[in-house]
Amino acid sequence: MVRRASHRQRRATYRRRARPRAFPPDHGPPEAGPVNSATHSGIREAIRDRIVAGEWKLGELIPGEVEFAEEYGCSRTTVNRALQALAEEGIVERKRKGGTRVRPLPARQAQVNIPILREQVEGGGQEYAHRVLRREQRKPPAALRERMRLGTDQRCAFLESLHLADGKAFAFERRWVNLETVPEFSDADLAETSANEWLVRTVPFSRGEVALSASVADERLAELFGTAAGEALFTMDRTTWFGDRSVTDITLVYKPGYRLNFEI
Amino acid sequence: MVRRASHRQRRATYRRRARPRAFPPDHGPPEAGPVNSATHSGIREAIRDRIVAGEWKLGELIPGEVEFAEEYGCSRTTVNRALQALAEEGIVERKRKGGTRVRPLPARQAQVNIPILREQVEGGGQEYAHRVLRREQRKPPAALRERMRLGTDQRCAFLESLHLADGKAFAFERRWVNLETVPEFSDADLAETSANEWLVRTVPFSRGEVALSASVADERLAELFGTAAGEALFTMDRTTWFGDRSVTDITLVYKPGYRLNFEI
DNA sequence: GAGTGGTCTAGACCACGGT
DNA sequence: CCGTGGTCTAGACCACTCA
Repeated sequence: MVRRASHRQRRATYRRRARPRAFPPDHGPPEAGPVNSATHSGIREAIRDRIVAGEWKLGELIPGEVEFAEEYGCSRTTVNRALQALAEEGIVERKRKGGTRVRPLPARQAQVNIPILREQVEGGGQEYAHRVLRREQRKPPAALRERMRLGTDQRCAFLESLHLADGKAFAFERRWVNLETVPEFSDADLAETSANEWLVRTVPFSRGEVALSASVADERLAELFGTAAGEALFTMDRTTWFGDRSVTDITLVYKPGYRLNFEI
Repeated sequence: MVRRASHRQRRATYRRRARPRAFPPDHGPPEAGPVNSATHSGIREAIRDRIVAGEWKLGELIPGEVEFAEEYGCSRTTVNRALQALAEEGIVERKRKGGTRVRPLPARQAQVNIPILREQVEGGGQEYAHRVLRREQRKPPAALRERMRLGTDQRCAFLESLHLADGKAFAFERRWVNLETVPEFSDADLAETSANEWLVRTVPFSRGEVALSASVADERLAELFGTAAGEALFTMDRTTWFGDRSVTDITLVYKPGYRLNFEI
């Protein structure tokens, strides 16, 4: 007998109103206490804990919104919100009529922050600086023309710069900027703000395609970083778009030993 | 005169009810049409588009929930939901009494999928296989004992395996498994399912700390991958936790030229 | 056809934080 | 103080999909 009183209709929502709304709503030590349990975030955590604890098997159906609403003494709306959040987290899968199931193979996805270099360096307590090594207008190579969807003969700004942490090389950057999308870039003063910061302020909210890889330090990079050639360097390639127009393409080579950390 | 009728009270919610609820709710070509605009997702996209189009400057205050509700002819609740979503996306910042602002420096964060290797390989249309090269119980080195918070003298399963795509080496894996957290692992049959899959099924919903880096191929790795030593290899280190107990620590070295792609 | 999730609404109360 | 976001609720209707 799994479903008690299964003949009860949808309107069963919000019976058993035993919840004591009496105690102080959200005060108390900021990082203690089981969070007021009648809120969507509280219910979300409660259900997540139950799933993690193994109360239901992988792929198994968990109770419906109405049932949870009764159990936690709240409205279906609130449970709905909690379960939707868990679905976004990748913990459960939901289907109309099909109900809500624990995800068969939990999604392994992570929020990765791609910090602006200045913040990354300063966040580590070091002083940030950058140096433009080269800046000119050039015809981009064919591969890049394709990747950035440029017309033939279209010129781009080409830029090489070095990002420094406490005066030492932190990352090397090679950048192309589509001057058709951002013509003002030609006159940008890159002494104070780096090209990246300039672009972020000028063309905010652009999309980007990112690729992470490993590359070998050639002579020049080795010299810039003050190591031997042949080191393995963590590398990030990024092409940025504003709408359907390319903005910039950048190759960022981090210093030897750099690691990108995040939680999953 | 920015705020028309500013004396109007909170209850102003839901005036100007001009919304035509008449047209077909959600049918039509799956990837066309401006989404029914009176839904929270529709409003969210509409507002996002306006922000992206530059209607408000970086850091500028955008209208409040009530105002948007009037404009879009929906309830404040719906606008609230849309704006909360935009805040999660990193597009806006919200503060009580402070109102909602366009984020001064847009957050550059991305959802990265860390696929299970099998899915990654099969997703590329290749045939997946794996081979266990070594499997034994060992005392882990001190650095690892600390990272996994192991007691002295605690033994772990140690595993080296190779993941193959169409018979060719795709990634090399070195793994430690905390047998105190997962004693059953000693008896796991790793012929069919890889250690990773076995663990994912047995200890789902574990947290993990991930670090991405670049490393140099030594003789052995070069031989496994069939290349020259000295190649740069994309490397992922991951320590996995179930509650406060470590589950496994893994170093995954991808074949030369591997790139991890995602969108931002 | 029927059950489950998806969503909206009007109204309400609260919490935070600038003035 | 008081305006703004944060959240909850009861009720309602719809859409999807499984049987």
